[in-house]
Amino acid sequence: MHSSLPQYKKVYEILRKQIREGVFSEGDLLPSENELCIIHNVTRPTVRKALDRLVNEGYIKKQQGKGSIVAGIPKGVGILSLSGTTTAIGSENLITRIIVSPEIRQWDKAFSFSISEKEKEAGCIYFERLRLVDHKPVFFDITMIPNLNLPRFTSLKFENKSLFDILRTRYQIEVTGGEQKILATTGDKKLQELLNVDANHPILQLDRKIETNRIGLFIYSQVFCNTSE
Amino acid sequence: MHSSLPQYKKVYEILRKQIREGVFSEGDLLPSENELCIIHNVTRPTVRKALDRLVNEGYIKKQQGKGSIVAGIPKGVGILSLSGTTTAIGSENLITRIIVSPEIRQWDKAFSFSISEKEKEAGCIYFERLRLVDHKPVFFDITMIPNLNLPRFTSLKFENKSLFDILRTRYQIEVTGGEQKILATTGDKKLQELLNVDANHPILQLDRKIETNRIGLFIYSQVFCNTSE
DNA sequence: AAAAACTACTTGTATTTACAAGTAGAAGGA
DNA sequence: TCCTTCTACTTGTAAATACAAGTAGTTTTT
Repeated sequence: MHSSLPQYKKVYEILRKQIREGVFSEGDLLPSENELCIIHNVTRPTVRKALDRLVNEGYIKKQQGKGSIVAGIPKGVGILSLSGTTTAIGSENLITRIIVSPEIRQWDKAFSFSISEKEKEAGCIYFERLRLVDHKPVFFDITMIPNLNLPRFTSLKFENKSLFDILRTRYQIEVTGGEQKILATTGDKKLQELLNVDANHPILQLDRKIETNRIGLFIYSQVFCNTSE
Repeated sequence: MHSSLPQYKKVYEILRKQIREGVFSEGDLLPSENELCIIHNVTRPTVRKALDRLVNEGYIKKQQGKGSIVAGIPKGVGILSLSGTTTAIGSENLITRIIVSPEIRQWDKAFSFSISEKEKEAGCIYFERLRLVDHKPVFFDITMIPNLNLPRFTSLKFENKSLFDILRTRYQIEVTGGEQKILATTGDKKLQELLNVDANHPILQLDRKIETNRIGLFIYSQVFCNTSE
């Protein structure tokens, strides 16, 4: 018993980190499955399970007879990806400004979604962030998470980390699905000021209810986006 | 050798079809993995591989100790899902009208994406569709596919089927990733007439380059969407 | 020199076996 | 009655093994 984390997840986390940190870069061939077995001291099905996940998330492509080819850090699906926005653009030009720090609040609705009694009782971790690309405001998002067994969450700092990275590595919470509504609005005065746009400028609005591997735990997120780039 | 399709894919297709046709409906428990082994005459890892895929696509949820719970027909991610638009809304209120039937064309660009020499030489299968929800025009899409080893494609009918369903079942072509750009426009006169909107009404535009398991085969798609619902 | 065959790799599919861990209901004891 | 334990299920993880199929370079043959 090395730790409580299953071996295939450990291998996955290591490879993912290596790709993200540039140990392997786009176009490189990963070590073969048999080599990875030796490196991490596991069997091929275990390695393959880790690789399956990397394929699903877009980190690698596999080609029979050739090997596992690094595809880079997934970002193609853009801001609409369920994997989070910080990951999506690349951290060079992205600055995150916290408008409202994480705090516990009462709530009784989550944007256009209704919440359960249990979620209502637990209270809500609430925060607002503004994202600047090339020093221009582009995204504004409001996030609400029911305060269900997330110790010390409000004291975490995550200006430059993806919320979902923290949830995955610290709490083993992973996104399993969700629903989202997309619409075009003009926004209210506060929003127009934050995004620095005219009163009748169209703004993209995204309401998301994100499902996790913890049964009953949903993350509610509302994103406003100025798409004039 | 029953056919060339691997067993786990056969099991996947059967279960997927059963869920989509209502043999199992939302909230139902699927037969246990061991029962599915007996039913389909395969071993548990094979069944699990099929189930893994159904989980990934959102058809089922699994819960240790309990079983595989049917989640329904995935539609939550909405029109932005890479799985296609026909699948996304539910076929009751959706009507598809073919504006331009599939035909072979020359091309040298795919919206904002550049194409390779091989794609250029192969020519382009081109078609335009208008989607009506509750008899009101909501989506207009242009699709371009390089004519690479897709026999009899232009003679296929797919008014009410998802393009991606046809590609998967008939050509074993599956979506493995892609990139998309989203922006807000007002559209040209033709588009305004098709979607029945005013000249300055904001329209959502989506340019997509969709990657498949056939190396070098990309599907190019441009979707316009009137989001005032 | 060019084509064919071989070989040594790669990933893909499938089986078998074993045990761990979570769930739910039944059986038993306080 | 209520709580605990047991039991029979479920899915989760992991190994060992085998062969199929695709790729790429080398060798052999033509």
